[in-house]
Amino acid sequence: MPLAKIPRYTAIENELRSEIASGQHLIGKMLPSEAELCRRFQVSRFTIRQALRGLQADGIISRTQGAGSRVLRDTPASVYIQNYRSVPELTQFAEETQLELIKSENTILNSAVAERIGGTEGEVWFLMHGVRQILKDEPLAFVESYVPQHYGGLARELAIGTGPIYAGLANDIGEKVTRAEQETQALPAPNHIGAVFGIAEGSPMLCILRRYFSRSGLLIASFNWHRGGDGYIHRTYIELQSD
Amino acid sequence: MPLAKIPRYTAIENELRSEIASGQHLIGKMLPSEAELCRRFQVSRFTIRQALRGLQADGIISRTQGAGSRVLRDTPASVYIQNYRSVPELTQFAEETQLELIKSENTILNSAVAERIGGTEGEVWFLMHGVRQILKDEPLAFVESYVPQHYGGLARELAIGTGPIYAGLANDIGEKVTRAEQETQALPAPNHIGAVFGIAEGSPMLCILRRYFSRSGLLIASFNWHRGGDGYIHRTYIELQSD
DNA sequence: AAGAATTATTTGTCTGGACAAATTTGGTTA
DNA sequence: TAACCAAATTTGTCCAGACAAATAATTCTT
Repeated sequence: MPLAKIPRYTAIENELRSEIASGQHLIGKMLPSEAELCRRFQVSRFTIRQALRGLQADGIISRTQGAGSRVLRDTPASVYIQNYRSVPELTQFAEETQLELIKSENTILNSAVAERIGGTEGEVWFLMHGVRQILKDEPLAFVESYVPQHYGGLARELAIGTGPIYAGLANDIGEKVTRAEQETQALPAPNHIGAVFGIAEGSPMLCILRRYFSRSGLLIASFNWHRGGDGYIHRTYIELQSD
Repeated sequence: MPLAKIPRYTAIENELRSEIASGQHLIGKMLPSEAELCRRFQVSRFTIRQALRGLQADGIISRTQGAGSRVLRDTPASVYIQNYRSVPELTQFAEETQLELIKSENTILNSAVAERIGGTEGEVWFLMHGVRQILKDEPLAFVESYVPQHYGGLARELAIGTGPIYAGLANDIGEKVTRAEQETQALPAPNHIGAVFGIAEGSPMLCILRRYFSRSGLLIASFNWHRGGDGYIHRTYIELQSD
């Protein structure tokens, strides 16, 4: 008693998955063209395209008109999905907060910061210190933002204005934010930051580093320092897709 | 100077989106059939199917062979997507770590804990203390897990065994984990936990509370205590979908 | 040797068609 | 009136074909 018949395109999709997972088609390399795959599997172009569509939907390949299909990864991209509806939801800053710029300067990266933000030790970057507030004198976050030096003037203007800096930077170069990275750790309050929050140097603080990227690369990296304890809790909700 | 020409199927997809968002096709009701849409828009069935495929990918409709297309929601399901490949990636515990159970007991919830885990002050819950380790005597996390009392015995068995507790609990009631919630904060090290890590009481620690739910409700809530500073950094990567 | 133009290749958009599989609807029978 | 069966309807699978748009490769010109 054979199993239910699966569609031809699913069988082909599975075979290509297998070949990719086993290293027959390396990450970064091109798959055979649609025409070649039609010849290999003796099926119509529609069937091949349906199989490739499945791989594309899983983030395993990208397809470019005129170029072909490139392997992006060797396993499906996700099992669990976390949904964000907006940038403020992502950063957990309500739109009613505002950033007050305290100081900005060019700075030479030390090795610790360079490693965290993706620059190189000794490079000159533009550094902005500010306080994000809900109400006047009610600090939500102390923010240290690093941008590549050539974005310095623009970033400073954006910091003074309204709207997120990274969106303004991306917009200026005609691109969109495509990727965000977030690193969370507990740190002792540095004296200059503890003073802003009225807490003792060395008290536990939550420090969240966020890096925003567009196609061209890093736009901005910001260290966000928050109160410890119940003074700031970073919340995340994850709906799990059925696989 | 007109904008770039958009594909016919995209225009139709957008028009159907509009109609759904404006209430012309109500949630739960059926869309017109493919054949009707072909007649209405004077395009081939391929073009209609491509448009419906886009709505389906956004979770706006479902399509059933023999029945038709049903409206599931009136707006796209998400703008930003964060992907996790596996449970260990979600929790950032490699599968090679193991949980060593130290102590388990029934406990009466105080108001602070009750509020955090979703119980009621005065309720009896089952509490397990353990250390998650990479290598023997190399603690990654100190874990305090609360489960509803009726799961107590099973949870204890699962804690001793391999595999995540919440998955075992869900499996036992014939359900799957459908939702996870995570709350991250910086806290001073309690004495009994600082001792496990060899750090002073009051030192900054990262505390991540995770709650796992199935359709029946809360399965388990665990406080995970990690080293502060560079001793533990919680990393999150977010690919932003184009909207 | 470098840059521009042309050609070849590849995927994207779209048509028309056919048969299969699943669901819904309508008619008949007990 | 309920159950069963057949017919109609709808989406799923798959074919062949054509032209457009984008990219890569090759050729030509300076």
